Amino acid sequence: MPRRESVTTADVARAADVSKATAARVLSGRGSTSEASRRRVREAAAALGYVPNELAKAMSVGITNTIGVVSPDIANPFFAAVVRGISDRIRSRGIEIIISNTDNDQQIESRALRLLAAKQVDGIVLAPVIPGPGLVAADLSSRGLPLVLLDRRTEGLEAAPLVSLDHAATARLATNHLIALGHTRIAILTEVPELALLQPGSQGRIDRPATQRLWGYLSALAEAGIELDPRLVIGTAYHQSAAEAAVRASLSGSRATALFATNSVVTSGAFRALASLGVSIPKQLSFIGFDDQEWTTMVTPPVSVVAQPPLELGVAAADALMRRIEDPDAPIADAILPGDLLLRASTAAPDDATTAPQGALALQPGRNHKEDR
Amino acid sequence: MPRRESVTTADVARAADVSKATAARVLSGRGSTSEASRRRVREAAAALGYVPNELAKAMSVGITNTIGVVSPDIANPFFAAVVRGISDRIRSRGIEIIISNTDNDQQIESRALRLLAAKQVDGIVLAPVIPGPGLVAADLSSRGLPLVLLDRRTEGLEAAPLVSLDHAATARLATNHLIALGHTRIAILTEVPELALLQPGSQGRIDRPATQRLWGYLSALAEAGIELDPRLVIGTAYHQSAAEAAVRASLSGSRATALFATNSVVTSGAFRALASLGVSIPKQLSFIGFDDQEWTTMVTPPVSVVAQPPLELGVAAADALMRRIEDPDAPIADAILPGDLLLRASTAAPDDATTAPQGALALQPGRNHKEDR
DNA sequence: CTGAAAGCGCTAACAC
DNA sequence: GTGTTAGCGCTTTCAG
Repeated sequence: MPRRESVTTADVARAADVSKATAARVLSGRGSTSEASRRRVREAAAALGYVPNELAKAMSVGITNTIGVVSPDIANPFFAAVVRGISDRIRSRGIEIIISNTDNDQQIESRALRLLAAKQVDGIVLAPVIPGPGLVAADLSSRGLPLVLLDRRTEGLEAAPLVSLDHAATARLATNHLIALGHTRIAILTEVPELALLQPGSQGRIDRPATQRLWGYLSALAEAGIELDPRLVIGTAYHQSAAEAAVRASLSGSRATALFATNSVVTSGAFRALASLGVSIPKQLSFIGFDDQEWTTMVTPPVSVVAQPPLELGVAAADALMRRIEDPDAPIADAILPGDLLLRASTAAPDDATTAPQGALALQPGRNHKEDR
Repeated sequence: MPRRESVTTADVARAADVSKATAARVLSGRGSTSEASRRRVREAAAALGYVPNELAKAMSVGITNTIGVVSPDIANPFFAAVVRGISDRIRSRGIEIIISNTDNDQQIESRALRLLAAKQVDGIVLAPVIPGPGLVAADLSSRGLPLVLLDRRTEGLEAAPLVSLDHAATARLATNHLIALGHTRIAILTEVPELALLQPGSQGRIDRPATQRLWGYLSALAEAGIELDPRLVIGTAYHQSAAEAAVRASLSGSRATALFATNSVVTSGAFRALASLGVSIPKQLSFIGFDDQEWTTMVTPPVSVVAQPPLELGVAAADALMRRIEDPDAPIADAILPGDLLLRASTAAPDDATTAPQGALALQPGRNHKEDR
């Protein structure tokens, strides 16, 4: 029995002296009712403080007006903004969002998905844990649970549409910008473990965003006829401190004139490294990052970035999911959004003519790059 | 009728050749069952791919294992982190969160609360829209919906516990830090519209966080025997650009040696203003901000701040709500958490002896504070 | 230990 | 236009 006594359609019906059915009809707006009973039911409902029970409604109708959003971490600004975009898009329909964090843990993701399914959500937006495959997701999807993939694809979920940034094109955007400025020695900071992944879609596998971004960089270089120098590819784990260390360790020997950091976390780490190394940006080195984080506009110089529009991704994800819910048999259509190039002050033409001989970066480790303090 | 055909306890019961009741008993773990039927039911369930319907369970039990979190904006890092804290705390209990954004709009808040109530959430964590009172919230609360207030109190909701930062004490922390460094001319950037609110709790009203923070500042000055100079109280709207403009307009005439920005948004605006004015921090001016935003550690110099621990607030909110749900008659107990003082490099002793005569800030508007770019 | 049956609050035929 | 009735899937007495 319910813990809180609540007023039901039956109560309202009794008070309005009509049948449960009539009360339900005026309360739900469906079916036709007389002006008279409409008024009396409304009054009774107001007087009693009737609150409809959406659970009961969902039980009989089979629609909960609730969707699930499963992401690694809602506190991550990117996912928070995506959720915001989804939320904005579906608010008008009276749909609500249940969120779950997975911490990139396959187990937690599976549990979360099952729980959402048990709660009978109408659909799920899933940013899957990276080393897929998501068996539970595939299972639910194959049973008819509308599913939309966010940011990345996972093996076994080919039946779900993907809503994502065009990772490769966005990386190409950044790289081309540097190339257009005249850079040829462009370093990239990437979390792709091996450079062996140079062939896109190699081994029939689905590329992760990081791989796609690396590929975008490589293809931009190739198009420009710039030969790849493996020393310019700096690998790092997905951590600020790791990225910082990687940049400190690898940059000075690379003779790079520009650096492209390929996700928000390593962008922060790289900037920290450059600051502590005393690198003058963009004089000694042009720097372009990923994601429009607030700090990139607060520092000196403001950092140029390529950015994904998270709100728009959220909107697109909501639209894709709604389409899937309303017409499960429609062909699945991915939504791959272009990234933006936000030019600020951290990128400029290489300085080879003036200061550094041959455009190489000569670092003086340990020097602090600002005089104050 | 449900849109997706699903396997129910009845299906499992039939397959296991037991009654619905027995199947339900083993599936839910409640009641006693024989080892034999337990095994058969489990096998049948696994074979059929049984997924329990939490909706139906909720219908009969009256508990949805879902709570609502209503905040102005989930994309705001503070609220995102709070939600994360709540989520982490309740995950082990199998409880999920429905989020709603209000954009600080009373109407939207009301609708969201009603919808959550209709969805029969077990409780709600609410960061109420500032210019209360929340009539709907009060109504729901009085009807027995467990409610916890987050970050700020609202009139009419005295029956709900508050989980919040100790705004006054935290502002005092920041102010005392500056005082201890030797500052006496400490400017404050506040969104409190009128200085008439100097009396805490004046007119019996409930103070907003901004007011409490201002009060903390004032009381710290008073304790230290420093007389308040009204010109040091800089009012601003809750917007970066407004704060930036306010600082640019008011700071030079104030002869301040330190500036305390009392929320995250105006902290960003103030820093921008100081940077564009060419103020040397902390040489000409000590600066302390609010909230541990990432950019405060990326800029030069890193900015000292007082910060609220959002994850801990989330955990406290979750605990408070759970307590309320489990024992609605227990006395309501607020959880007021202390803030942290994070000392970085933007605060130092005033420089009056050396550079500026009488410790006054002499600005050179228009000059850029860094030489590069 | 197990089965039958009632009920949670609402919707949706189906009659009248 | 309105009332009656049968569910939605699960829990929970109440008998046996």
